[in-house]
Amino acid sequence: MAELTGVQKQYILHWGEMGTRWGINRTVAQIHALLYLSPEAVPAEEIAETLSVARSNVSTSIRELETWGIVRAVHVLGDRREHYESMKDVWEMFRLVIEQRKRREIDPTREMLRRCLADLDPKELGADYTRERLEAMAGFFEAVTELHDQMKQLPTGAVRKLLRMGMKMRKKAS
Amino acid sequence: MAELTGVQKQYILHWGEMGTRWGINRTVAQIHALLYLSPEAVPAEEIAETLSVARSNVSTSIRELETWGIVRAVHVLGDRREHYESMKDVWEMFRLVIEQRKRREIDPTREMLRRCLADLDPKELGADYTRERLEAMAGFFEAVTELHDQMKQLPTGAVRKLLRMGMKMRKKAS
DNA sequence: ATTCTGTTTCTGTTGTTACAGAACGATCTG
DNA sequence: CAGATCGTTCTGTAACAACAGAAACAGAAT
Repeated sequence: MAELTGVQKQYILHWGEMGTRWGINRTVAQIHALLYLSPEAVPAEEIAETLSVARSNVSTSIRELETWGIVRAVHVLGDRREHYESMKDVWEMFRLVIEQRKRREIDPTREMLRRCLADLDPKELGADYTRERLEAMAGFFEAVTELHDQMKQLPTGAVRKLLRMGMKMRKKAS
Repeated sequence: MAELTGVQKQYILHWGEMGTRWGINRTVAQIHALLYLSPEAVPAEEIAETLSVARSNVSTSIRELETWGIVRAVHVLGDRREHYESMKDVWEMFRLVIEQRKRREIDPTREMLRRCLADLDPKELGADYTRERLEAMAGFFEAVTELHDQMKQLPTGAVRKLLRMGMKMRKKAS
């Protein structure tokens, strides 16, 4: 993995680019791409060289990937250095990421909506309309949460199965 | 809507805050929150006053919301100013947003993966492994695309129904 | 103990984005 | 044809995030 092939380069650069759109730091995304494509775990030094970034940058980025739970350090016999490897199960990987993003991006809003509905004073001006809007929004967030909880518990294969089910439904409807 | 009630303030501030986490500009998100809660369309001036932001800022933010397709300008008889109103159907709103984000954040990656698989030279070192990884990733993106296409075509109610279906499946499995 | 190797934390720089205010342009009113 | 009213675009500034390089730290090996 020291030298990158054309395809690997293409993948890593694109992933880094997309990462920024997904709200993920470019270097973090690139490192993940590199590790994902690598058959063996890679030491920090080599990551830095291959991607031409500072080692400090690798260090903090790796830490972030570790907190997501999609990269971990492994040890190689006869080598003191830490080698890093990415999770290879794509579905599980995204499940992890989605679960954590939901915790940070959905749950707080759901709670806020509940709080708002509780705080809403029926006597204040336009309270009825406000309540209507808040309830519509809250309904959506509750549904998303439910959907997530279900998918979380299903094994990878079952999600695919559900997907096919939906496909049949659609065909019948048309 | 000139003066905000406590609950409205709470909702708008939170929405703005969350917006930043979702990769949406705070002001844009706040304006959307304001319009979503407002029973009538609101002129730019009033938006600027209510949120204490510059009119120029309102102008560009509104434009962005318009390109998303979740806010539009309406005209009020006897008033030269443009009044802006938000779409009120939450499900439709998110459908629009998701569709556009998919176009920008999923589709290009799907194409890149296909291109990589096409470009992959079987003779180059580790091509088998690379292919395996790329195909796993591509499979995921294809599945997501399919899921999206299906949901896109279902009416709002059907998505909820599908959700309940999943719930039953889960109960049976446990 | 001290040197060596690897990792993390700190610091300053650079690049990017958000935003206010000003300038400009267009449209309506009398 | 002024003058007023809205809306947009431009410009400079401030806040923030990403990052390289330096310094500090931790743990072997000698």
